[in-house]
Amino acid sequence: MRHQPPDPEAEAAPRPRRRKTPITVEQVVDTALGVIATEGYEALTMRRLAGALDTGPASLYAHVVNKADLDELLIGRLCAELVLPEPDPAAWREQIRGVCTQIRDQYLKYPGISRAALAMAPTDLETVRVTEGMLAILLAGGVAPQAAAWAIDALLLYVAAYCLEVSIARRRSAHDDATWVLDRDELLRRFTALPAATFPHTTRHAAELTAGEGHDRFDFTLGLMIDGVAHR
Amino acid sequence: MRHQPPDPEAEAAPRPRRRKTPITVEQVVDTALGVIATEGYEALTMRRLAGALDTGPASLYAHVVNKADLDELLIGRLCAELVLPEPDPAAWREQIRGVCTQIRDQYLKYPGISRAALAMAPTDLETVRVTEGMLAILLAGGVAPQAAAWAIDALLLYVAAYCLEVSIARRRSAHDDATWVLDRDELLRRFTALPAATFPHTTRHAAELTAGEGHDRFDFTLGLMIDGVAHR
DNA sequence: GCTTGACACGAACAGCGTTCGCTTATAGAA
DNA sequence: TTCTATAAGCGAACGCTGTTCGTGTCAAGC
Repeated sequence: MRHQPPDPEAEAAPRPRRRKTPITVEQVVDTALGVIATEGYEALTMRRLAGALDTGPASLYAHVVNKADLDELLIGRLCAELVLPEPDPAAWREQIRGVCTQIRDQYLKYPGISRAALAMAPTDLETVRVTEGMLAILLAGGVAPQAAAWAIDALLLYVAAYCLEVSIARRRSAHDDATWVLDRDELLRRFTALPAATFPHTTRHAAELTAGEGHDRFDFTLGLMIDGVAHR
Repeated sequence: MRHQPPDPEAEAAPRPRRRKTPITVEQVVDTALGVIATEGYEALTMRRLAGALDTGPASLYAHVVNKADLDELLIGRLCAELVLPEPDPAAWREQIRGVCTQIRDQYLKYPGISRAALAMAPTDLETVRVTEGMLAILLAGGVAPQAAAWAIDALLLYVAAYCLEVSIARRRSAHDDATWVLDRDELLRRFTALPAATFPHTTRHAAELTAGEGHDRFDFTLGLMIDGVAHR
């Protein structure tokens, strides 16, 4: 069947066949980040993104080879926003902690995007800029090159995983999923309700297992790793 | 349109309408793990799993409420396989390391399944069994309850993220994706080829950044965290 | 004025998780 | 032994996903 004639009288022009200002990659990335910021990474589909740009999904593939490629561009943009301090040997711990906190806040600003970061190649230019900055801080602090390199890898991996977990938890609590353990109180209740005979430590230390306001757990783990690499 | 008559003469019976032995949840979980082990977690679709059980996708929903539910069952099964040692105060470091290594090997045996672990609630019964076992080891080792609780969280998160990264890397190198950085040599080449002016540390320590046979990076990070919690 | 080339995009494809409602084998009643 | 109620199995469909093909349309060069 042939597609129906345009019938210009009856309908308002559905859309100019050629838009005034062509779509750019920057526009695509910006719009994608906007969608993620308001609706989360899972809502970022090619159709949703195309709709936000007032076009069809096929148009995106002129600027982006893949969705994986789009993911790389998004992470690259995020990394570009990070400010890497000039290394100060006396304050290397606070500096490396600051960079990790920046990454954490960027990830959490765009919920779920850390999933893309975990699946990405470490070869992107903006990514190596971050690695370079962190490496400079650790080396200035007197950390051995090998330990510094591996510690950066571990830190980046942990931050991404932490943010993914937090994002998932927030999304589920926002969705008001009744079967999901929403708050700490509910989790605490479940732990204390366990049979004390088979789970003695879990029931006794349920408070500690569920403790942690805000990013206490994050700060603790960063301290663990940074102290560990300092004593090496 | 009515569905066509069975026509029992011309065709072999397409499938017994009621199978001799009903499908059980254990069967579903076992088959799913088999699919993951041979084809990876991404290949585990409801249709693929149903096909492996010689049925249609709808039949699975009699035994599993969701794909998320299936994921929980899979992780539960994995956790059930772990052997948790009797706590020995003198060897708590080796013991906690051993548990993490077990988890790592289980995850890597079923490539990509750690993705399901990252998205899961920590309320599953088998999961709390693991937490209980790890908590017992750390408390026996003299670690403070709060530090122990948070350290377990950090360790589990890191192990899952590490395995996810490794699984993705292996899958891409197996797919022979040409655009993917396959081996360390190629990565090393890219790092050294960077402009030394803007990336001085990365180019100089490219060897360290790309170093690590097998699970060296994993062992390093575990040492970081365990030493950190010991000195606390 | 005409041609050329690049970009935009509607429509379609294969595959995904999930649901509806029909079919059918068996257990228990008569 | 025959009949019926029940529950499990499952074919077909829905709405969604990423991706591709061929067509449509405008802007610039001659």
